[in-house]
Amino acid sequence: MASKGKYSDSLNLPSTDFPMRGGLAKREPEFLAKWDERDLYGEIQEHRKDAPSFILHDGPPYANGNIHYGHILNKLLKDLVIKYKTMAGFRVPFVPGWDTHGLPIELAVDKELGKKKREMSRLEIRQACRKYAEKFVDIQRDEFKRLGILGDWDNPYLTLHKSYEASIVKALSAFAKDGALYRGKKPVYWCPKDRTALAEAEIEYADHTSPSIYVRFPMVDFDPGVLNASLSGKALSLVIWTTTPWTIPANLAVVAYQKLKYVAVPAPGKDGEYLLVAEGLAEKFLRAIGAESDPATWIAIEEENFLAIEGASYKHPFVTEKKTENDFKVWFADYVTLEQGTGLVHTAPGHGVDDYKTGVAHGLEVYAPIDNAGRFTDQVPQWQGLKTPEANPKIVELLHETGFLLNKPGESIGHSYPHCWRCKGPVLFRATDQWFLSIDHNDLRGRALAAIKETKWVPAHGEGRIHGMIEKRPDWVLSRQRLWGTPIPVFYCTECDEVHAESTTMDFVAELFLEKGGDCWYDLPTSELMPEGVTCKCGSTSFEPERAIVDVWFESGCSWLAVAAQREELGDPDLYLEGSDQHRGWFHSSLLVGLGVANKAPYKTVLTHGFVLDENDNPYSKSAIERARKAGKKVKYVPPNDVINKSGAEIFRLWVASVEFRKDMPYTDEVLKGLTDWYRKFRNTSRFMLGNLQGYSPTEHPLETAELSQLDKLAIARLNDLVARVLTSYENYEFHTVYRALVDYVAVDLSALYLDVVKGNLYSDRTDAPRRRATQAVLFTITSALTRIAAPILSFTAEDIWQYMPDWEGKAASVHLCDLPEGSLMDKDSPEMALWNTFKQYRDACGKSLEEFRAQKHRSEDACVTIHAAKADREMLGAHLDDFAELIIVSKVILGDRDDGTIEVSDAPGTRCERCWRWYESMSDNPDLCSRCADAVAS
RNA sequence: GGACCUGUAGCUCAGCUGGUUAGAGCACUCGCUUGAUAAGCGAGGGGUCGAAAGUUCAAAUCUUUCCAGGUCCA
Repeated sequence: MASKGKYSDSLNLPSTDFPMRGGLAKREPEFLAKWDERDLYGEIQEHRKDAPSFILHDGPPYANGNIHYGHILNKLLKDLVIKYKTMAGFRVPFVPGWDTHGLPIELAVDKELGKKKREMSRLEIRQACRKYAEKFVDIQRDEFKRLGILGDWDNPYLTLHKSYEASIVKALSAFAKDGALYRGKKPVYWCPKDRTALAEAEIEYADHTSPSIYVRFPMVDFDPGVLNASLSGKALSLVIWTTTPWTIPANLAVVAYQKLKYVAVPAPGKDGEYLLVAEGLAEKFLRAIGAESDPATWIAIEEENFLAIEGASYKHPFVTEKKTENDFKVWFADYVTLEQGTGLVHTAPGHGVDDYKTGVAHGLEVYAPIDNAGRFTDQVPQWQGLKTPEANPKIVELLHETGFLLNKPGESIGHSYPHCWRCKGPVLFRATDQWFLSIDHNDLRGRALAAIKETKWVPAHGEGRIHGMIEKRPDWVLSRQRLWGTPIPVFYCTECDEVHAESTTMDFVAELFLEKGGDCWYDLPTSELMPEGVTCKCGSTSFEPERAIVDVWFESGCSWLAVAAQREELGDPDLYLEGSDQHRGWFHSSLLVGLGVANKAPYKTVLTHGFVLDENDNPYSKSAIERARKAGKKVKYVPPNDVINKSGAEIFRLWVASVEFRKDMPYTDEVLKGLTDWYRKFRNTSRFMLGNLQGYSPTEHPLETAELSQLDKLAIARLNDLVARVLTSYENYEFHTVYRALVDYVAVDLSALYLDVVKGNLYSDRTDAPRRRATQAVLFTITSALTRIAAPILSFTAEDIWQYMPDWEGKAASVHLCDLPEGSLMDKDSPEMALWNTFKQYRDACGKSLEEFRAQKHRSEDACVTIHAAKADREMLGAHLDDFAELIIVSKVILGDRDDGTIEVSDAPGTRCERCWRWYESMSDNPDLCSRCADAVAS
């Protein structure tokens, strides 16, 4: 320990119990416990009960697993908004929600149950799913609360709640009433392993190897001479290419595009036969089948002649029976491209979207002879029971043996192929009976596009993104052939199979669900699921309930409705705030439900954030990490709880506030290190201010009556400027700008400048000297304002500081009950600003000279600085020489007689005061002490 | 493969509608202090603004192409 100064004990050195170290891992739970005990959230709501409301509607995370960084980012951003808006004077209730139905939970429960599941009833399985979901709701709730997020955690919304299920049914009822709900057979993504239809959002693309086959379809009852005279009397075959041989049995058409150029190339090894392909793909095709390419032998087909091929027939390689008169003919469609294949597209209306459209256009059957498990049905007897991958080689072999295959059997191609998001297996495209929501009925699409325009999207390009998706999306496949979800409330007549999907019946079901929950669908006799007296037009009164459940995206899209049904005042949300992937997901589904039920978007503003990336720009999520591991990359994943248990949750709050969330957000050890460093700086600077507020009372010595020095006034002006800038940034959801402003302010304005300058007098002045009290008033004002504007971000630390601030009449019990301070930007043309700029300029100029001075083992107090100030500055500086001396912490400043801007540093004249270490030309009666210090020691 | 977004010092960010040698804080190095001390102050080094081409008297800022990463889609 260095030797103590002779008068050290007589100084007003900073003193506070506010700990230097946060000890956050240990102390945060203590704050949480206190908040919980006093019901801080409830108290805040009560405090703001008459204030204008601001509704941030929570998007429900899926109740599965522990929370990860994406959840943390999202919920903390919400908490920042909520805390800011609350302190800005709004009533901001927050009802968190969870998505609790759906396949991931059902599959996880399947796994847990194992064989036991076979002996269980539907109801029992659903109860197991519910238990599973509730378990994770509890886990995630605790994890979210641990982050310091204030909300109505005791009353969240869950999609499995009875009232929520009732809301879903009501939404369906609204669509049914509108006429947008229909049952149809359409190709949908189908997972043969999970035996369910999949939404587009449930599809992942991954590399996959598929067979690659070129197949010739000989034309029949068609004279190729009409295409080109030199083809007259020749045999002509269409050539198609596909990677799904198993769809060949379902082939019903071949599609060409009349605007492409086609050629007939001689069939290799078959005299007199020509093969029809697009000219632009001919060479590639010939190479693919191992044939010579000699364009000289090709016969070009004129566009106008080509038109004659529409409706011409071909012979299917092995199917002889026609289902309709139009089977096995050539049609035109504009989706044919020259990207790959042959320019002639094999078309199976039951196995592709484009194919389906063509089928509808020409009255073809939506034929898909594949069952739920992906096996051929008895409609294809020769391969019945075979799964599609098993059937593929057999079909290829048959085509080869019968001379229809043009390339070698066994050839394959690697490409990107849709896979199931849950089981990761490849999916099929398969037509099944499903419930659909029509996107164009009553112009739902157009109304949605208009609502998108009405909504504010932040960042702005989000608008284009969701617009594009709505503009192009097909009808919504609402049904899922699973158990864990909300039943689709429709019935079938057991006699004539007629569908009963009236909104009146649905409303009855909604009431039923409200009382008993969706479980009753699997429990009650059908007669009790319907209003009395429903009779089918065939006269029957016997019905079967639909067994499919609703797509979970539709469920979560109803969240605003479900919450409003419970708490009416939350029915008109201002803001949705989620990851940018939700343009396709929740923003999208909520919008459509909103239009269907209330004919408007459920939100006014939609704010989106990017994704968390690690140091290699890989997504920092558990699933991405798993994927990277499988790909053989070295990655580490530190679970959030490990970080919290070691360093506390405040570091996450700081992280979320510090990075630009509209972009992707970097999360690395280095970032964390930087945040920790700044956290210490903030904490320590606050601690220093608290220490210097010892003995200060804001009521006894308010700022308003204090004798402020020039520097004090500047400090207040700078504070007001900071507050004004920070409030604007908060209002624009630019939290990283808030963070940056705070960092700069604390590091520069406070620590390096004002506090460093002012501490000498704080220590040395008499405890109750007016100058010292004035500075304390400034420090108090700064601490109070800084703590409040930091509170939305540093919720724990701000509360910590708040508790250590001096007491006063009316001090709020928690910083989170406070209002934000008011700010005002510094007027760039004001005299204060001019002085500030001049001071800064000359302070910088003195820095170098003072450093040299100090390098000779001196303190800057030992210096006298002579400034040969420029003419323009002489008057202003001259009037504030003492203030400037304080600013650069020297004992004396002299205005030199030159005006060349140079600085001279010399030893300060006079005697050094042993107590305050400054130099004076006259001392008090005590030769050790200056008069100020003598006074202070005496009192 | 397509659409959209992003790419400025080691890190996080400023750089508006193009205009002097590209900024800040942190980190780093060096020095001071030991009366904010597991703290504080000062000084310094550090960027061909992802790459290339173009428009212009002038480009980090406009255009095009390319590269890398992300999101969504096929």
